[in-house]
Amino acid sequence: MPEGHTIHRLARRHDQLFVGQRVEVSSPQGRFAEGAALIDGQVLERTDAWGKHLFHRYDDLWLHIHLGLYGKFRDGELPAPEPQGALRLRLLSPTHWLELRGPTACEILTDPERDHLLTRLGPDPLRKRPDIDAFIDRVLRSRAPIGTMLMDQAVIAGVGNVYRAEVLFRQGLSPFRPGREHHEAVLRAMWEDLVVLLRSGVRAGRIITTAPEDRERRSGRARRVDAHYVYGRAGQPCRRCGTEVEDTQVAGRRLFWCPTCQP
DNA sequence: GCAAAATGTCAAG
DNA sequence: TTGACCTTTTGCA
Repeated sequence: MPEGHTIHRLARRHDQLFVGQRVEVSSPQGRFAEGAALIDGQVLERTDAWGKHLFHRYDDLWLHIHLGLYGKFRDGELPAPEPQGALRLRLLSPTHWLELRGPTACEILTDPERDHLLTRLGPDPLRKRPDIDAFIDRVLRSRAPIGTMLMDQAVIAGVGNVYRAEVLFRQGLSPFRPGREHHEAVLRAMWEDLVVLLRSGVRAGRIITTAPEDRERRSGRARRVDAHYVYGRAGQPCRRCGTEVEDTQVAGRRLFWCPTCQP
């Protein structure tokens, strides 16, 4: 479930469990064997996250991980489970274990290599002092639809398909309007909303974008599906106005929106 | 048992 | 714009 909130949560988690610890690093699957050998036996000095990219610092090297669509971490207290299946990375501290499977990227980077990677990323609403103006300026100068720009990691880092659909709904914005046709204040409000949503995602460990009054409309058991306004709800009634939520394929991804609330 | 889908990205055409 | 890639889970036979 990797949008930016997942990655920042992992950075925090790995900090708590492993920073300051000497770790044993291996790649049971073998695909990361060479990289693992470079950091095996070193102390994890710190962790970092930018958008959907996760970093571990070991001496003068970075472990860089991008989960992609399928990547997943698991962790726990020793004893560690026997390696099973396609286990790209396994990390053991004196007290805890960590497993990584299915990432798009798991590699060792030098400082300049990491710097180069970061130049391709726009501001991340979850970082300390994000360059909001860079985001605003970029959107205001583009003919591209706002729904496309939100998915562009060079424009804003950390937003994925769920947050895109949900923030546009919450702000009452059509995904198809060109970036340059927005008022600056509207874009600032959207940024601020993303800060709130992403932070709450880090805290909760999942994406919840609906206001409490828009959830659990049925009496009885709470339903996880209530967590979203439009994402994954094609053909179902909009929670606000009852119009059928629509979806279409844009650049290979499903885009969801309410044609009434997002004219 | 197998196909399809999934919160992502990149390169080729 | 399309396909390839990383892996697991879900849904349907």
